[in-house]
Amino acid sequence: MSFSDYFSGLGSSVEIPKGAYLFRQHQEPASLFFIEQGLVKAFYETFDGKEFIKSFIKEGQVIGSLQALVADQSNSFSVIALENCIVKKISRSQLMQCVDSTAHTRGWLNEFLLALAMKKEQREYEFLCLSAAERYLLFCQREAELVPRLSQLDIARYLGITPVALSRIRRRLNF
Amino acid sequence: MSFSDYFSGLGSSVEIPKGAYLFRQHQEPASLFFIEQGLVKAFYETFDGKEFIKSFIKEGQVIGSLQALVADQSNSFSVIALENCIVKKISRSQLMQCVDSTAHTRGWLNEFLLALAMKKEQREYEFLCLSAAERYLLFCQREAELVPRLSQLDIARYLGITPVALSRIRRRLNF
DNA sequence: TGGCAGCATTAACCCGGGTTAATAAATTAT
DNA sequence: ATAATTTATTAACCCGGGTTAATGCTGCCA
Repeated sequence: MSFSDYFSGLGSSVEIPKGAYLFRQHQEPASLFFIEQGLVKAFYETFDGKEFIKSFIKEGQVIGSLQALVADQSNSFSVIALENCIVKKISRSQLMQCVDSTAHTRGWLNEFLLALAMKKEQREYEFLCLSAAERYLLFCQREAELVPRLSQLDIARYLGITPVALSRIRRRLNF
Repeated sequence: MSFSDYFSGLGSSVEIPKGAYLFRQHQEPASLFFIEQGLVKAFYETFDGKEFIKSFIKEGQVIGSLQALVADQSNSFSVIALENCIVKKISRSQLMQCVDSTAHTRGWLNEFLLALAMKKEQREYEFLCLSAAERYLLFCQREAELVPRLSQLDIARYLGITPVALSRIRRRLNF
Protein backbone atom coordinates (compact mmCIF):
# COMPACT_ATOMS: atom_id res chain seq x y z
CA MET A 1 0.00 0.00 0.00
CA SER A 2 1.39 3.37 -0.96
CA PHE A 3 1.91 6.46 1.11
CA SER A 4 -0.77 8.47 -0.64
CA ASP A 5 -3.37 5.85 0.27
CA TYR A 6 -2.58 6.27 3.93
CA PHE A 7 -2.36 10.04 4.08
CA SER A 8 -4.51 11.13 1.16
CA GLY A 9 -6.55 13.57 3.22
CA LEU A 10 -3.60 15.23 4.89
CA GLY A 11 -1.51 18.23 3.94
CA SER A 12 -1.56 20.11 0.66
CA SER A 13 0.67 19.85 -2.39
CA VAL A 14 3.35 22.53 -2.80
CA GLU A 15 5.72 23.31 -5.62
CA ILE A 16 9.42 23.41 -4.76
CA PRO A 17 11.72 24.84 -7.44
CA LYS A 18 15.02 23.17 -8.28
CA GLY A 19 17.69 24.23 -5.81
CA ALA A 20 15.33 25.15 -2.96
CA TYR A 21 15.47 23.58 0.50
CA LEU A 22 12.60 21.38 1.74
CA PHE A 23 14.13 21.69 5.19
CA ARG A 24 17.48 22.47 6.66
CA GLN A 25 19.74 20.82 9.21
CA HIS A 26 19.26 22.12 12.78
CA GLN A 27 16.49 24.44 11.71
CA GLU A 28 12.77 23.98 10.95
CA PRO A 29 10.69 21.67 13.15
CA ALA A 30 10.30 18.10 11.92
CA SER A 31 7.98 17.25 9.04
CA LEU A 32 7.47 14.33 6.73
CA PHE A 33 7.50 14.98 2.98
CA PHE A 34 5.93 12.88 0.28
CA ILE A 35 7.54 13.54 -3.10
CA GLU A 36 4.75 13.53 -5.69
CA GLN A 37 6.96 14.64 -8.56
CA GLY A 38 10.66 15.31 -8.94
CA LEU A 39 13.84 14.36 -7.13
CA VAL A 40 15.51 15.54 -3.92
CA LYS A 41 18.70 14.77 -2.00
CA ALA A 42 19.11 14.34 1.75
CA PHE A 43 22.54 15.31 3.04
CA TYR A 44 24.65 16.38 5.98
CA GLU A 45 26.28 19.81 5.75
CA THR A 46 29.45 20.52 7.70
CA PHE A 47 30.39 23.89 9.17
CA ASP A 48 32.93 24.39 6.33
CA GLY A 49 30.35 23.81 3.61
CA LYS A 50 31.03 20.18 2.69
CA GLU A 51 28.15 17.91 1.73
CA PHE A 52 27.71 14.20 2.44
CA ILE A 53 24.68 12.71 0.72
CA LYS A 54 22.57 10.22 2.67
CA SER A 55 20.09 9.36 -0.04
CA PHE A 56 18.18 10.43 -3.12
CA ILE A 57 14.38 10.45 -2.88
CA LYS A 58 12.21 10.49 -5.99
CA GLU A 59 8.53 10.61 -6.90
CA GLY A 60 6.46 8.17 -4.86
CA GLN A 61 8.88 8.14 -1.91
CA VAL A 62 8.92 9.73 1.54
CA ILE A 63 11.58 11.72 3.39
CA GLY A 64 11.85 13.09 6.91
CA SER A 65 14.31 13.06 9.79
CA LEU A 66 13.62 10.10 12.08
CA GLN A 67 15.35 11.66 15.04
CA ALA A 68 13.40 14.84 14.48
CA LEU A 69 10.04 13.12 14.10
CA VAL A 70 10.39 10.66 16.93
CA ALA A 71 12.24 12.66 19.51
CA ASP A 72 10.82 16.01 18.40
CA GLN A 73 14.28 17.41 17.88
CA SER A 74 15.41 19.65 15.04
CA ASN A 75 16.35 18.00 11.76
CA SER A 76 19.68 16.17 11.66
CA PHE A 77 20.19 16.75 7.93
CA SER A 78 19.08 18.94 5.02
CA VAL A 79 16.93 18.18 1.98
CA ILE A 80 17.17 20.10 -1.27
CA ALA A 81 15.31 19.77 -4.59
CA LEU A 82 17.45 18.52 -7.50
CA GLU A 83 14.56 19.03 -9.93
CA ASN A 84 11.40 21.10 -9.79
CA CYS A 85 9.21 19.15 -7.39
CA ILE A 86 5.67 18.80 -6.16
CA VAL A 87 5.59 17.60 -2.57
CA LYS A 88 3.07 17.00 0.18
CA LYS A 89 4.10 18.14 3.65
CA ILE A 90 2.80 16.43 6.80
CA SER A 91 3.69 18.02 10.10
CA ARG A 92 4.82 16.00 13.08
CA SER A 93 1.56 16.65 14.93
CA GLN A 94 -0.54 15.54 11.96
CA LEU A 95 1.48 12.36 11.68
CA MET A 96 1.24 11.63 15.38
CA GLN A 97 -2.53 12.11 15.33
CA CYS A 98 -2.80 9.61 12.50
CA VAL A 99 -0.58 7.08 14.20
CA ASP A 100 -2.56 7.32 17.41
CA SER A 101 -5.99 7.20 15.83
CA THR A 102 -5.76 4.68 13.00
CA ALA A 103 -4.38 1.17 12.95
CA HIS A 104 -3.71 1.60 9.24
CA THR A 105 -1.22 4.33 9.87
CA ARG A 106 0.50 2.35 12.60
CA GLY A 107 0.85 -0.47 10.11
CA TRP A 108 2.29 1.91 7.57
CA LEU A 109 4.76 3.27 10.10
CA ASN A 110 5.90 -0.25 10.86
CA GLU A 111 6.46 -0.98 7.19
CA PHE A 112 8.25 2.31 6.74
CA LEU A 113 10.61 1.67 9.65
CA LEU A 114 11.30 -1.84 8.47
CA ALA A 115 12.08 -0.70 4.94
CA LEU A 116 14.29 2.08 6.28
CA ALA A 117 16.20 -0.23 8.62
CA MET A 118 16.83 -2.71 5.82
CA LYS A 119 17.94 0.01 3.41
CA LYS A 120 20.40 1.39 5.96
CA GLU A 121 21.69 -2.11 6.72
CA GLN A 122 22.33 -2.54 3.01
CA ARG A 123 24.26 0.74 2.94
CA GLU A 124 26.25 -0.33 6.00
CA TYR A 125 27.15 -3.51 4.14
CA GLU A 126 28.34 -1.54 1.14
CA PHE A 127 30.55 0.83 3.14
CA LEU A 128 31.92 -2.03 5.22
CA CYS A 129 32.60 -4.63 2.54
CA LEU A 130 32.89 -2.93 -0.85
CA SER A 131 35.44 -0.65 -2.55
CA ALA A 132 34.40 2.70 -4.02
CA ALA A 133 34.43 1.20 -7.52
CA GLU A 134 32.22 -1.67 -6.45
CA ARG A 135 29.82 0.71 -4.72
CA TYR A 136 29.63 2.77 -7.91
CA LEU A 137 28.85 -0.23 -10.11
CA LEU A 138 26.17 -1.42 -7.69
CA PHE A 139 24.64 2.05 -7.59
CA CYS A 140 24.56 2.24 -11.39
CA GLN A 141 22.73 -1.04 -11.72
CA ARG A 142 20.36 -0.67 -8.79
CA GLU A 143 19.52 2.99 -9.45
CA ALA A 144 19.89 2.89 -13.23
CA GLU A 145 16.89 5.15 -13.69
CA LEU A 146 18.33 7.79 -11.34
CA VAL A 147 21.88 7.98 -12.72
CA PRO A 148 21.11 10.17 -15.77
CA ARG A 149 19.20 12.57 -13.52
CA LEU A 150 22.21 13.16 -11.23
CA SER A 151 25.50 15.02 -11.51
CA GLN A 152 28.78 13.15 -11.04
CA LEU A 153 29.41 15.46 -8.12
CA ASP A 154 26.31 14.28 -6.28
CA ILE A 155 26.91 10.62 -7.11
CA ALA A 156 30.44 10.98 -5.72
CA ARG A 157 29.15 12.62 -2.55
CA TYR A 158 26.68 9.77 -2.16
CA LEU A 159 29.46 7.18 -2.55
CA GLY A 160 31.63 8.94 0.02
CA ILE A 161 34.37 10.02 -2.41
CA THR A 162 35.32 13.17 -4.34
CA PRO A 163 34.23 13.85 -7.94
CA VAL A 164 37.90 13.58 -8.94
CA ALA A 165 38.08 10.05 -7.56
CA LEU A 166 34.82 9.11 -9.27
CA SER A 167 36.12 10.38 -12.60
CA ARG A 168 39.23 8.20 -12.19
CA ILE A 169 37.10 5.17 -11.33
CA ARG A 170 34.95 5.74 -14.43
CA ARG A 171 38.05 5.90 -16.60
CA ARG A 172 39.43 2.68 -15.13
CA LEU A 173 36.11 0.99 -15.95
CA ASN A 174 36.24 2.78 -19.34
CA PHE A 175 33.02 4.73 -19.47
CA MET B 1 10.43 -1.72 28.68
CA SER B 2 13.01 -4.44 28.23
CA PHE B 3 13.01 -7.44 25.97
CA SER B 4 12.71 -9.96 28.80
CA ASP B 5 9.50 -8.31 29.96
CA TYR B 6 7.95 -8.89 26.57
CA PHE B 7 9.11 -12.42 25.93
CA SER B 8 9.66 -13.77 29.43
CA GLY B 9 7.60 -16.87 28.80
CA LEU B 10 9.20 -17.77 25.51
CA GLY B 11 12.17 -19.94 24.67
CA SER B 12 14.69 -21.40 27.06
CA SER B 13 18.11 -20.21 28.11
CA VAL B 14 21.10 -21.91 26.51
CA GLU B 15 24.82 -21.67 27.19
CA ILE B 16 27.02 -20.79 24.23
CA PRO B 17 30.76 -21.19 24.76
CA LYS B 18 33.21 -18.53 23.58
CA GLY B 19 33.98 -19.00 19.90
CA ALA B 20 30.78 -20.88 19.02
CA TYR B 21 28.32 -19.70 16.38
CA LEU B 22 24.82 -18.58 17.40
CA PHE B 23 23.93 -18.78 13.73
CA ARG B 24 25.72 -18.69 10.44
CA GLN B 25 25.34 -16.72 7.24
CA HIS B 26 23.18 -18.48 4.59
CA GLN B 27 22.49 -21.37 6.90
CA GLU B 28 20.09 -21.94 9.82
CA PRO B 29 16.54 -20.59 9.59
CA ALA B 30 15.95 -17.20 11.18
CA SER B 31 15.75 -16.76 14.94
CA LEU B 32 15.93 -13.91 17.36
CA PHE B 33 18.44 -14.11 20.21
CA PHE B 34 18.31 -12.30 23.51
CA ILE B 35 21.75 -12.11 25.11
CA GLU B 36 21.28 -12.67 28.85
CA GLN B 37 25.00 -12.78 29.62
CA GLY B 38 28.14 -12.29 27.59
CA LEU B 39 29.09 -10.63 24.32
CA VAL B 40 28.70 -11.60 20.67
CA LYS B 41 29.65 -10.12 17.30
CA ALA B 42 27.53 -9.97 14.12
CA PHE B 43 29.56 -10.03 10.92
CA TYR B 44 29.63 -10.73 7.19
CA GLU B 45 31.97 -13.50 6.06
CA THR B 46 33.33 -13.44 2.50
CA PHE B 47 34.09 -16.53 0.43
CA ASP B 48 37.82 -15.98 1.04
CA GLY B 49 37.45 -15.89 4.82
CA LYS B 50 37.45 -12.16 5.50
CA GLU B 51 35.25 -10.75 8.24
CA PHE B 52 33.40 -7.41 8.35
CA ILE B 53 31.78 -6.70 11.69
CA LYS B 54 28.32 -5.13 11.70
CA SER B 55 27.91 -4.79 15.45
CA PHE B 56 28.69 -6.03 18.93
CA ILE B 57 25.76 -7.19 21.07
CA LYS B 58 26.07 -7.55 24.82
CA GLU B 59 23.97 -8.64 27.79
CA GLY B 60 20.47 -7.15 27.70
CA GLN B 61 20.43 -6.71 23.91
CA VAL B 62 18.82 -8.56 21.01
CA ILE B 63 20.23 -9.86 17.73
CA GLY B 64 18.69 -11.45 14.67
CA SER B 65 18.73 -11.01 10.90
CA LEU B 66 15.95 -8.63 9.86
CA GLN B 67 15.87 -9.89 6.30
CA ALA B 68 15.70 -13.45 7.59
CA LEU B 69 12.95 -12.75 10.13
CA VAL B 70 10.78 -10.60 7.95
CA ALA B 71 11.14 -12.25 4.58
CA ASP B 72 11.72 -15.74 6.00
CA GLN B 73 15.01 -16.03 4.16
CA SER B 74 18.26 -17.50 5.45
CA ASN B 75 20.46 -15.30 7.62
CA SER B 76 22.42 -12.59 5.83
CA PHE B 77 25.26 -12.60 8.37
CA SER B 78 26.86 -14.70 11.11
CA VAL B 79 26.91 -14.29 14.88
CA ILE B 80 29.63 -15.72 17.09
CA ALA B 81 30.19 -15.61 20.86
CA LEU B 82 33.19 -13.49 21.96
CA GLU B 83 32.71 -14.58 25.58
CA ASN B 84 30.88 -17.48 27.20
CA CYS B 85 27.24 -16.52 26.85
CA ILE B 86 23.79 -17.35 28.10
CA VAL B 87 21.19 -16.60 25.46
CA LYS B 88 17.48 -17.05 24.92
CA LYS B 89 16.45 -18.19 21.45
CA ILE B 90 13.06 -17.25 19.97
CA SER B 91 12.18 -18.85 16.66
CA ARG B 92 10.58 -16.92 13.84
CA SER B 93 7.25 -18.65 14.33
CA GLN B 94 7.22 -17.91 18.07
CA LEU B 95 7.94 -14.26 17.38
CA MET B 96 5.26 -14.04 14.71
CA GLN B 97 2.68 -15.58 17.02
CA CYS B 98 3.49 -13.00 19.66
CA VAL B 99 3.35 -10.11 17.22
CA ASP B 100 -0.01 -11.25 15.92
CA SER B 101 -1.57 -11.99 19.28
CA THR B 102 -0.42 -9.23 21.62
CA ALA B 103 -0.39 -5.50 21.19
CA HIS B 104 2.51 -5.32 23.61
CA THR B 105 4.75 -7.25 21.29
CA ARG B 106 3.75 -5.14 18.32
CA GLY B 107 4.70 -2.11 20.35
CA TRP B 108 8.01 -3.69 21.18
CA LEU B 109 8.65 -4.49 17.52
CA ASN B 110 8.01 -0.87 16.62
CA GLU B 111 10.47 0.33 19.21
CA PHE B 112 13.01 -2.23 18.12
CA LEU B 113 12.77 -1.23 14.46
CA LEU B 114 12.98 2.44 15.34
CA ALA B 115 16.06 1.94 17.48
CA LEU B 116 17.66 -0.20 14.79
CA ALA B 117 16.94 2.31 12.02
CA MET B 118 18.41 5.14 14.09
CA LYS B 119 21.50 3.13 15.01
CA LYS B 120 22.15 2.27 11.38
CA GLU B 121 21.62 5.90 10.35
CA GLN B 122 24.21 6.88 12.91
CA ARG B 123 26.63 4.35 11.45
CA GLU B 124 25.92 5.62 7.94
CA TYR B 125 26.79 9.10 9.17
CA GLU B 126 30.08 7.90 10.60
CA PHE B 127 31.17 6.09 7.45
CA LEU B 128 30.08 8.99 5.26
CA CYS B 129 31.45 11.93 7.21
CA LEU B 130 34.22 10.75 9.54
CA SER B 131 37.80 9.52 9.09
CA ALA B 132 38.92 6.18 10.53
CA ALA B 133 40.65 7.96 13.43
CA GLU B 134 37.52 9.94 14.22
CA ARG B 135 35.38 6.79 14.08
CA TYR B 136 37.80 5.11 16.49
CA LEU B 137 37.69 7.94 19.02
CA LEU B 138 33.91 8.06 18.87
CA PHE B 139 33.71 4.30 19.35
CA CYS B 140 36.03 4.47 22.37
CA GLN B 141 33.94 7.09 24.09
CA ARG B 142 30.51 5.75 23.20
CA GLU B 143 31.36 2.10 23.84
CA ALA B 144 33.91 2.68 26.60
CA GLU B 145 32.65 -0.29 28.56
CA LEU B 146 33.05 -2.63 25.57
CA VAL B 147 36.54 -1.63 24.46
CA PRO B 148 38.49 -3.62 27.09
CA ARG B 149 36.43 -6.70 26.25
CA LEU B 150 37.39 -6.60 22.54
CA SER B 151 40.53 -7.38 20.56
CA GLN B 152 42.10 -4.70 18.37
CA LEU B 153 41.46 -7.01 15.44
CA ASP B 154 37.70 -6.99 16.03
CA ILE B 155 37.60 -3.24 16.69
CA ALA B 156 39.45 -2.69 13.42
CA ARG B 157 37.04 -4.95 11.54
CA TYR B 158 34.16 -2.99 13.04
CA LEU B 159 35.68 0.32 11.92
CA GLY B 160 36.22 -0.99 8.39
CA ILE B 161 40.04 -0.94 8.50
CA THR B 162 42.85 -3.48 9.11
CA PRO B 163 44.43 -4.08 12.53
CA VAL B 164 47.66 -2.64 11.12
CA ALA B 165 45.93 0.63 10.28
CA LEU B 166 44.29 0.73 13.71
CA SER B 167 47.65 0.25 15.39
CA ARG B 168 49.06 3.18 13.43
CA ILE B 169 46.09 5.36 14.36
CA ARG B 170 46.57 4.49 18.04
CA ARG B 171 50.21 5.46 17.84
CA ARG B 172 49.37 8.79 16.19
CA LEU B 173 46.95 9.50 19.05
CA ASN B 174 49.61 8.16 21.44
CA PHE B 175 47.86 5.38 23.31
C1' DT C 1 27.06 36.21 -30.47
C1' DG C 2 30.24 36.62 -27.02
C1' DG C 3 31.23 36.05 -22.31
C1' DC C 4 30.48 33.74 -18.11
C1' DA C 5 29.46 30.16 -14.80
C1' DG C 6 29.28 25.41 -13.57
C1' DC C 7 30.55 20.71 -14.32
C1' DA C 8 33.67 16.83 -15.81
C1' DT C 9 38.20 15.41 -16.76
C1' DT C 10 43.12 15.14 -16.26
C1' DA C 11 47.70 15.82 -14.13
C1' DA C 12 50.88 16.24 -10.17
C1' DC C 13 51.79 15.59 -5.64
C1' DC C 14 50.81 14.01 -0.89
C1' DC C 15 49.00 11.05 2.60
C1' DG C 16 46.46 7.34 4.71
C1' DG C 17 45.41 2.71 4.53
C1' DG C 18 46.32 -2.17 2.44
C1' DT C 19 49.62 -5.82 2.19
C1' DT C 20 53.30 -8.60 3.61
C1' DA C 21 56.52 -9.91 6.75
C1' DA C 22 59.24 -9.74 10.91
C1' DT C 23 59.27 -9.10 15.82
C1' DA C 24 57.50 -8.77 20.40
C1' DA C 25 54.07 -9.50 23.87
C1' DA C 26 50.42 -11.96 25.94
C1' DT C 27 47.49 -16.25 26.23
C1' DT C 28 46.77 -20.91 26.26
C1' DA C 29 48.03 -25.51 26.25
C1' DT C 30 51.11 -29.34 27.43
C1' DA D 1 57.75 -23.87 33.32
C1' DT D 2 58.07 -24.30 28.61
C1' DA D 3 56.32 -24.54 24.23
C1' DA D 4 52.89 -23.20 21.06
C1' DT D 5 49.51 -20.13 19.51
C1' DT D 6 47.33 -15.90 19.13
C1' DT D 7 47.47 -10.91 19.22
C1' DA D 8 49.67 -6.34 18.74
C1' DT D 9 53.21 -3.55 16.89
C1' DT D 10 56.42 -1.86 13.54
C1' DA D 11 58.70 -1.40 9.01
C1' DA D 12 58.74 -1.27 3.90
C1' DC D 13 56.46 -0.80 -0.16
C1' DC D 14 52.39 -0.05 -3.12
C1' DC D 15 48.06 1.86 -4.44
C1' DG D 16 43.83 4.41 -4.18
C1' DG D 17 41.80 8.54 -2.94
C1' DG D 18 42.34 13.66 -1.36
C1' DT D 19 43.86 18.14 -2.83
C1' DT D 20 44.86 21.71 -5.90
C1' DA D 21 44.97 23.56 -10.19
C1' DA D 22 44.65 23.68 -15.19
C1' DT D 23 41.90 22.51 -19.25
C1' DG D 24 37.83 21.54 -21.76
C1' DC D 25 33.03 21.29 -22.35
C1' DT D 26 28.28 22.71 -21.95
C1' DG D 27 24.80 25.64 -21.34
C1' DC D 28 23.00 30.09 -20.09
C1' DC D 29 22.27 34.76 -20.08
C1' DA D 30 23.13 39.41 -21.34
